[in-house]
Amino acid sequence: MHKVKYSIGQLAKESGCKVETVHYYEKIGLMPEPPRTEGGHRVYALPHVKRLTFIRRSRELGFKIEQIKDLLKFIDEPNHYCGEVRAMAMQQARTVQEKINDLERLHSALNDMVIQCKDSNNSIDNCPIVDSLFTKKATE
Amino acid sequence: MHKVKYSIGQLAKESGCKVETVHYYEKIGLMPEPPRTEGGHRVYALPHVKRLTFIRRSRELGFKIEQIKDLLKFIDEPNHYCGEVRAMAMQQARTVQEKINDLERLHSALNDMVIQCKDSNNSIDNCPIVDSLFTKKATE
DNA sequence: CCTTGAACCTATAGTTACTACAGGTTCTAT
DNA sequence: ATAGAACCTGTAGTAACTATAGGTTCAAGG
Repeated sequence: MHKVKYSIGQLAKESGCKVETVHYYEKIGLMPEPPRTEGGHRVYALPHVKRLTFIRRSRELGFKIEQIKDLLKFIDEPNHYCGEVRAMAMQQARTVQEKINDLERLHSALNDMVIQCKDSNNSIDNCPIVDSLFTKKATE
Repeated sequence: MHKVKYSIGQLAKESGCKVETVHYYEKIGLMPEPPRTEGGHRVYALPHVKRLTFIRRSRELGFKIEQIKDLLKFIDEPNHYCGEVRAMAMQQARTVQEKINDLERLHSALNDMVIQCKDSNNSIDNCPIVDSLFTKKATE
């Protein structure tokens, strides 16, 4: 199942990205410039597949490109320890938790609004949702 | 506390936006072109403050600009009923709930990784976080 | 060997919702 | 009258891609 050479299309498929995304990652220096065929087509190998998979998974976990660059630096350069990566993962977990909290506040605000607005045949002038959106948040 | 005329800076402050954002909203047709002074400075009134506050609050609730355009259409045009707005709020609540679910999955994935990685002095080659990021999600 | 069509190439523009200049004008307060 | 804050327009930049155009190369079938 593991090939030795991959076209860009195969690389993309294997790692779950689009071809354009690979081009983009190459342009911003996240993926290396691979060897080419005579005709100029990119030729990849297994390490490329792994690297791109790493990138895609990290993106799914909400890491920003710049953070991924840092993670890859740890991995590319020898003499690094797990602790640095662990710290980044913990920080990321905190960031995600904050986003969850924000969204939950938002979700209950929306639900409150919907509950307030029992009579859908109300004219728009009396709609409690519209009303509450015209109101400022904290200070007046 | 309620004035009759507002400069763009005052409008921005009252509604919690930046001046540049007001310019932007005018350019994309979310805010109307207001009257001007002799010298060309924009002059706003209370309805503008309310409208912009509505927009800012809706953005905070995660509505996209296009959705806000729809909401404002309901409000601007008479003969609309609360039901349309209510439906949009409910849909928005669902969307937000989905985002929360996604983030919670992500959060526990990150936490799992951190827990797996007990020994921070591990070399990077043995780091379980790095490992799991090199692994594909569902299918191999 | 030749052809055909899928896959590839580069470069550029578009997306979303702003933010940040630059370089000039107007307003306001002293 | 003048200083400087606030305003004006227009353009470019941000993040992380996606999409398009217009052309070239590759692989498979005849």
